[in-house]
Amino acid sequence: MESTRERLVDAAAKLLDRGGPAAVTLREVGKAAGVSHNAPYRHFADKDALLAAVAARELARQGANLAVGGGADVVALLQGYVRWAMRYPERFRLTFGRWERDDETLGEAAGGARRALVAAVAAAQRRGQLPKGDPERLASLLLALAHGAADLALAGHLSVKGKGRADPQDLIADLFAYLGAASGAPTGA
Amino acid sequence: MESTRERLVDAAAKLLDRGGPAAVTLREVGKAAGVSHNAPYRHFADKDALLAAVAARELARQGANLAVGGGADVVALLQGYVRWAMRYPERFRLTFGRWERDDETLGEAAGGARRALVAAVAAAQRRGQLPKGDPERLASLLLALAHGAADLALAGHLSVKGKGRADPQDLIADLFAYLGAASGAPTGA
DNA sequence: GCCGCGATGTTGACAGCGTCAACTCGAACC
DNA sequence: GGTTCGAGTTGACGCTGTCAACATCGCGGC
Repeated sequence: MESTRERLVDAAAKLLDRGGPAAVTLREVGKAAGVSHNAPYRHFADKDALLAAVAARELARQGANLAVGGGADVVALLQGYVRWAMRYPERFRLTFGRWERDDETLGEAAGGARRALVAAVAAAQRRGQLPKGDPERLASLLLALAHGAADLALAGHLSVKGKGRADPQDLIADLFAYLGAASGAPTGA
Repeated sequence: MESTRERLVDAAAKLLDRGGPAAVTLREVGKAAGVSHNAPYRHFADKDALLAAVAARELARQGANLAVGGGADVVALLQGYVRWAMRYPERFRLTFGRWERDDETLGEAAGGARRALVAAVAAAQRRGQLPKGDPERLASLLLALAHGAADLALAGHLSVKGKGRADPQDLIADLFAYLGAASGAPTGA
């Protein structure tokens, strides 16, 4: 048995990423979930809370994927991240966009996903695939590159003239090649 | 003498980055520019076109900054990029967000900014501060990291628990340290 | 047995938004 | 001097998020 709340979150998520000009509106979400345009207010404080729930669910899934493939190559994890971003652009933007709301479950999901990524980075360091140093910080570096590459690619800022075009996946591979060549820890901290 | 069009673009840009809940609405833009809520339609096809003009102006300024400091350190350029993003978050999001519209001036501004960055990267390569390789691709890598770091920092995804928090500027410094080690040259910054 | 009550859902309304249509007005042009 | 046209205005439309009031249903206490 699926609760109405789950149906609402699901409908909102599906509505997010269909290309058309159809924005995510409470009325459409309600219709897709088989309820009226005001039913969401029985489960969420406002529209942002509903979207935060969608983001939290997506973040939790990301974290679960990371945890399952924890032993896998970090390159593969990051490339999966980018692939997901390119496939579901709006979901990606929502999940990693600004969430001013101090949503409890959202923060928890984000923490879990981050912890899994850091663990994978630390494992790769132990294997010698990544230079030594604070794994938290290195994870931030890798995530920032993957995130920036995906975001720029989605916005069309990576391949401006068709010339010098770089796939986000290529940038990740490049970075890992450089990191593999670098042996020591970063200067400073 | 300032044209109404310029006043509209200016008003929209200023409205973008004041923290309040005041979204950028055509009515407010018009009021701030001293015209009615419908005057923008005499200068722009729709709201998105007005925002595209704001983005183009911002992008042109970024390109001009890059061209002026063309001889400067690439690290300083990227850190300036991040600093600007942190100071004007909404302007940053608009400028480097998705522009589906094939705005002529927007594409031109983007191309100019990119060319300046690539030139700076190539200069740094000649100086031995960056590893050899396609400067376009290396510029994409650097820009992707700076962009991702800024975006994640703005969204609060970099410092999840206050622990292991990394400033976007730190991530840029880290990357350059790794790249310097990879190129075999002494780390500069 | 039934009464009350909280959770859930509905309808109807409201202000604000982007946008369109019709009108006004002044300057420029032949 | 009449006309044409760009720039600006007012007013309206449909859509949106949100609020208030009403309806329904299940369940525990008396």
